Amino acid sequence: MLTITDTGLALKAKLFRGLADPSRLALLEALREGPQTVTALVETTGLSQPNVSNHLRCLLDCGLVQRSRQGRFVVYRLGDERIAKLLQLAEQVLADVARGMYHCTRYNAP
Amino acid sequence: MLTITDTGLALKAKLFRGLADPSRLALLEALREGPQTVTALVETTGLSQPNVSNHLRCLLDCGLVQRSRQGRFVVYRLGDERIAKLLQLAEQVLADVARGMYHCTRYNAP
DNA sequence: CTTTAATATCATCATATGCTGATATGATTA
DNA sequence: TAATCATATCAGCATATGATGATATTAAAG
Repeated sequence: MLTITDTGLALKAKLFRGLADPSRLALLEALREGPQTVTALVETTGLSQPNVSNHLRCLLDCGLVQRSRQGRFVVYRLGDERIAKLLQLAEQVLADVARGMYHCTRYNAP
Repeated sequence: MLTITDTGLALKAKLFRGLADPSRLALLEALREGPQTVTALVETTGLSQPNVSNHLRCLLDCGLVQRSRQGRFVVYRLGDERIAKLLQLAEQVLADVARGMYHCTRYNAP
């Protein structure tokens, strides 16, 4: 039998988990508009600066975002076009399952 | 400022979180092949029966799967065509970011 | 070279999760 | 109705997570 860790399901789960947090989604949605400075992301999302840096670090490690330096600023951008597509497709799915999602007591980020 | 909970990001996060577990992915991938009995899903995935039932319950609440009874069996199926699309798109993204995903120490399911 | 602005890291805490094992429910057949 | 098969639920545990506050790092400017 093919175990779960063998089949790449673990990787896929990781990918989804990267997207499975409201704060990270806020960052990614912001980056959908275009590359952004950390400071800009902090202002846009209302998250604390360490929190933003922390999430960006994870997203960077996972390849979901890229970064580059501009003067004393660091600019982040989406790592892959299809990340945006994933977010968009998720929106469409939500249009139908939103009610269920809303009432589901589980899968609430801590 | 638009807070995170206002913008539907929480719901989107929930949706992704539903997909963010290897066991649930195994179940959903299995259901991609067609409707399945709980027993069949247990055999296919190698997960324990309570574990499978537990995950299916959550997926059901969130509208990611549907169920119907057939005799003494309960048959589950995907709740929406686009769930399959999401999984497929995720695979394509992974083709590019898999290396990063693999080395990322975070986002490991407990 | 010193100061300051921008970002990154760290320890800590509270919380939600997924799994297991045991048990309960529900439906079918004898 | 009793026995059995299929599924669901529950309590308890171990673990990873996300946020915060304080601090470190890095780079530009004076």
